[in-house]
Amino acid sequence: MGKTALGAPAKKRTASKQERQLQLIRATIRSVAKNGLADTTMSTVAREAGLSQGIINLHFQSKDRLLVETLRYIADEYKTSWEKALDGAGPSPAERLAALVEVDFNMPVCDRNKLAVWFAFWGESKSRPTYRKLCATRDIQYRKELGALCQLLIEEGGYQGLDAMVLATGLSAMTEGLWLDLLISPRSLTREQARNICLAYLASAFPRHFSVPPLREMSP
Amino acid sequence: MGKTALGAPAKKRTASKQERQLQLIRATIRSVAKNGLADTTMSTVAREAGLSQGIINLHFQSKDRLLVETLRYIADEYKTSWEKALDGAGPSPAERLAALVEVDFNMPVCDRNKLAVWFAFWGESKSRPTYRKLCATRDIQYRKELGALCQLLIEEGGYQGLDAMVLATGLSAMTEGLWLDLLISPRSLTREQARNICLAYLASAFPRHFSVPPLREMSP
Amino acid sequence: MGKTALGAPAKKRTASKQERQLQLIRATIRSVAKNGLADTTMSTVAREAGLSQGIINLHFQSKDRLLVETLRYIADEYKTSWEKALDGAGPSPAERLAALVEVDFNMPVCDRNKLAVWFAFWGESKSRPTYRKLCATRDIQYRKELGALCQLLIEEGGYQGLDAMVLATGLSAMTEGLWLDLLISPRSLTREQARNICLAYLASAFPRHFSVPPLREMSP
Amino acid sequence: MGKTALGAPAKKRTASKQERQLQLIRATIRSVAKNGLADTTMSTVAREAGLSQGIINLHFQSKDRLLVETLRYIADEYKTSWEKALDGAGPSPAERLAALVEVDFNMPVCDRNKLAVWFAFWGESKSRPTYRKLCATRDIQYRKELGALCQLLIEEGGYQGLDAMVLATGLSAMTEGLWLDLLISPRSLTREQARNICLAYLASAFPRHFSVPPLREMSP
DNA sequence: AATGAATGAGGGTTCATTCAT
DNA sequence: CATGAATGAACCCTCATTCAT
Repeated sequence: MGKTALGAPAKKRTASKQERQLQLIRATIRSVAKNGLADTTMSTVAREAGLSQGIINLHFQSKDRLLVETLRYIADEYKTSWEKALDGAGPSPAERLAALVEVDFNMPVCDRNKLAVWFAFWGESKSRPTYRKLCATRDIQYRKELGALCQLLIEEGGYQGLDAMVLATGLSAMTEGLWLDLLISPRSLTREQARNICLAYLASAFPRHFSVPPLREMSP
Repeated sequence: MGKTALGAPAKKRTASKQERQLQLIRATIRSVAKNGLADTTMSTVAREAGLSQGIINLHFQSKDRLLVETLRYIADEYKTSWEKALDGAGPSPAERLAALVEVDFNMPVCDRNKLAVWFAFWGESKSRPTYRKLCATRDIQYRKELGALCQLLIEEGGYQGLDAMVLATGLSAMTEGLWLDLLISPRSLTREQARNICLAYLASAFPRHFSVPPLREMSP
Repeated sequence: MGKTALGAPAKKRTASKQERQLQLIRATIRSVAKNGLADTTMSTVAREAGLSQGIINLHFQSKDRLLVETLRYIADEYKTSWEKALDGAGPSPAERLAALVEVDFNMPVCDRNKLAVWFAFWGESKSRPTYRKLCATRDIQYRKELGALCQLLIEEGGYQGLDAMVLATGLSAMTEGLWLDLLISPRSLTREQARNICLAYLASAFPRHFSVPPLREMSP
Repeated sequence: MGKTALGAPAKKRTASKQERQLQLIRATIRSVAKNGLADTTMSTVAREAGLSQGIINLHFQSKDRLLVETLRYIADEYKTSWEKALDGAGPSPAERLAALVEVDFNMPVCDRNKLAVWFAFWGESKSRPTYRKLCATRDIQYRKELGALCQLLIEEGGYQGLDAMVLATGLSAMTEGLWLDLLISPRSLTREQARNICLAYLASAFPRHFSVPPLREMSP
């Protein structure tokens, strides 16, 4: 239809409201990752999106709402990602646990830009109730799921002396801590290594269901 | 004039200067915890310190340097804390490991204000090489110590199939993740519980050296 | 298509255009009265008219022209009102003077929304020659008419020591001042009382032609 | 002392808070008179004062407060002016009334810049309760004083059929209307003529206490 | 050493205007 | 004709920094 297969779709001057908002949220993620939250201005976001100054207030009313919607976006994406992973995983608790770990260290979740955004919001969350609530909700929902699976596994495997919530909290915490390493020391840790560290944790807790992953050498 | 030539006054002046700087760094920590890094201004810090506007530029030249010095301060304090803990701990690797865990979940390290500061800087670290370097250095030094102790323990205890750096990285990551929980969901996790989660991890990895801590019920 | 070639449609279009403009001018009056000139935007006017953003530039090219046309509209309406009143009044100067006073304190002239618009433009008139000219013209035309009638009355009644233009200027000024009171202290003055104050003035100047109106109590 | 008699005092870099505020209020009056309220910005005021952008927020917190304080300033000045005039006037009601009229048409009250400011605020007063209240208060206090003097004069002079508040309201309204003429048609009316129009009004109401002033020709 | 008034660059936001639909 | 998404200049305001005191 007058369009070659190669041509990128001509940038439409008028996009649907949803598309524009998504475009701006993605630009925000890039800007926060590149410049930090402190140096993310309406200007940097608009420039990143290739649009004009006023556009953000047109679609989000205020900078604050843009940031909240951005946080909400990656939180939703996170939840959707692991829900979908569970849908595609086998029925056994071990398989399902492994699937969750897999999600945490693969795209689109474990994207360095998005990790930067998470830490940016965590960094402000103590003083911003809105951020804190959104962050806490994601954490709690995920850990609840982890906890339920650990509980099933403990019962199924007859593991003694293990507490499901302790394991779930520990695993979720370890994941977040590894994200931090991926963020600030990307050279010394790959996503695969990070995943294996989590799997090693599961192997030590559930030796009959998880085996120690093949460990490539880690930089000292 | 009116002052003897002896060293005392000069020394006092110097001391006073250092005290002032410390006073300002502490005020910065409180302000970042209370208002977030984004809303921490020269004004909020000066007010928190009970001093006047211009004082910070007088002592730190710029806002940026104040923030860097603040980060350096808590990083130094962190390192000093665990070094002192090691000095006071017994000689066995297990005791020494336990001492490090203890440090991470007690004052002055595990102060909610300071955790807020850590996350504030981590949040900006991707876009600020200076922050990133300071943060990474603390992390690496600590993990190296953890790794060495794990290695000793593995050798001493004849543990098979364990990788010291994997354990060290996992433990350090778990600690940081638990700090996040203490920061954004202080109601659902106490410092004691957090510490026990780490100890449970060590118990699962080194069952002959660590026992599962008495677990109080965790809120679901 | 489906339309004959006759002039009707064209004429209808033109009529529709004028109606639109009138609709927008009326919306402007309401918006200026409600929000003030400073807070009257293209948006508030369009919303008040129940139409879309771009409509005003379509019909008036610019905001400035809309405002000028609005001022012209109420100035024209004012002039038309008193001319019609004179047409309907008796032949004697006194009757005609009374008719003019009547117009000033009745609808559609003495509408609180329109008074607000007058004062809004007077407020900007010093710095806006266009406004000032339109305002001055209305004032001068009206005062000239008043002056002529006073002159006739002075001659007819043999009043000594009276100056027609002094009386006319005073009466017209008093009217404008009373409008201000109606605008900012509507509780303490009714339109009827305001009119009577003017009539009392005429009675004191022309005692043989005007009698003191029945004065209802005024709030102190 | 080291300063010649001609030299303007060197502009002090640091002025007392009160002086700076007064300087800014005066600059605001000039700007409103010159540019109108709509085109009076922080910039125009700062430039008019010969100071920098940020100075206004430093001293008044917001533009709105600057405007309110400006209105309050001219309202206070107005009140102070007529109170002082009464202090200096003779004891008879007629003398005192004349003194009030005199104030209204002389400096510093009847300054064209200040008239412009009054009309600017009157123009916004319908939609701004704060402005309206300040404006109404000035009006009411003044009219109350006028009313009391008229009442004394009516009693003293045995005038029949006159209502003090009607006269006072009329006189005050006439004054405000004449101010409008001075504002928008300064060529066709001098302050002296305006004053005489008011005196003529008083003469027609109180013929035994006021005489018709010598009327210079008025432009038609 | 310490203060705090003053500066001015740059932030978020509003809004008159344009233009593809 | 009419719409409303998009633009960008200009607004008010904040705040790191400077400097006379």
